[in-house]
Amino acid sequence: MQQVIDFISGFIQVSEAELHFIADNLQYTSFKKGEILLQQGQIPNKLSFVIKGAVRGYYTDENGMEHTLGFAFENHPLGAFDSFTQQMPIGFTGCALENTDTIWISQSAFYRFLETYPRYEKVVRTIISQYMTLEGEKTKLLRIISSKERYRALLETQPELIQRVPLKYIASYLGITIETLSRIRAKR
Amino acid sequence: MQQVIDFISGFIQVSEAELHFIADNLQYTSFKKGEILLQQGQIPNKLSFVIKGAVRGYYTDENGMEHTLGFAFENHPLGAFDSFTQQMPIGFTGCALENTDTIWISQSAFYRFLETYPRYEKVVRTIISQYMTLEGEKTKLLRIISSKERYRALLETQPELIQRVPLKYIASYLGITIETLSRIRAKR
DNA sequence: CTCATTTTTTGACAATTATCAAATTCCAGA
DNA sequence: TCTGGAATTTGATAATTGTCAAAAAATGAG
Repeated sequence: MQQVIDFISGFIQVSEAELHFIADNLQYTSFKKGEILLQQGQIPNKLSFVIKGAVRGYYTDENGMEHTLGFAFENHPLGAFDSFTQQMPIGFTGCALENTDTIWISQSAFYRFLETYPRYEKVVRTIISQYMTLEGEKTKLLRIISSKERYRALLETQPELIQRVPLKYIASYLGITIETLSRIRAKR
Repeated sequence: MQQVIDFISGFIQVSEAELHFIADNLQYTSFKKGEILLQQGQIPNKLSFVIKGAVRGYYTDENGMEHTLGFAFENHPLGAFDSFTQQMPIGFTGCALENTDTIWISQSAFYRFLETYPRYEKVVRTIISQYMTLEGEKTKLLRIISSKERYRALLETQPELIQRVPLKYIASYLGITIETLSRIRAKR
């Protein structure tokens, strides 16, 4: 709860009434490692926030291959803003990499909140924009031709990933094979 | 002008008053092929809409290499929603591929409009979300390992690109060399 | 702590792709 | 219509990366 408030406070000064509303409408769910938090193809009905743990987002293509799209750690919302806003099927599955605790608000409560406190529209727009910027950074990363350079760029921008995420998912995230990643890492 | 209204009408029923406001605050700028519409690093002060022509978005990396990030054709807004909202430097340069006409609204007018007609907050959120979904599709495309498959996927999802955009930019967009693209195309 | 399972590494080889060079085709402006 | 520069293609070669197989290391459940 405090973590959610801290997150929002980074964008706007939260009033007592707003605090109350939020407190009254948050729910808590805990997931064990390996459990699914979000299923590709489902239409989202809540907005989640990771308070502890780590989640991997991936999508399964026509050939049944999994492609890792990203990760969410504590103090970050759990993606899918676009599907949430548009009420469209989520484009990825979220799976807990570790035991993970989340806090969430139902879609109806979320929109009630926005209607009651419209000044948060701008906050939401800003948050979505920030995640859009991140998404843009990802496509820039993927356009780096050499695998070695891609890995180096990831090390520079998100060193914490390598500590916390199994290498096979890092490889998948970078769009290379596990073996290639292993060899890149072996050379110093 | 009509094109902008049509675009917005896809999201919401536009009232007379709103129409008036929009008409009073739109400006027109025309660009010759090769001219820069948007410069990487600048902070955006307007929101543009392409009414005719085509624009290529690219960023220049530390080594001075250009990487094509996307294209905007007629009846589409000219990206950078994230930078616009956050007032941060734009992450790419927009260059006219053809003679291009744009219509735009200044940032101040845009925010005045949103304050006057707050029901458009939801529209803006939806539009941003849609472009976020597109950005997500791009990263999915780029994670396809084989160049051949990447090209095939592009052909399927955006065949119009190949008709209208010089191949060297398509190659850059797909993250492969011009020669490789040429050879992929040569084989049927 | 032990054992089974998963993850990561390593090796050999094949396929893909980048690089460099040159030829050819295309296109815009004179 | 002609022409020079840009875009695309083609060729030869080297480097990178994927694939398959197996070994080694790490992890977790009991």
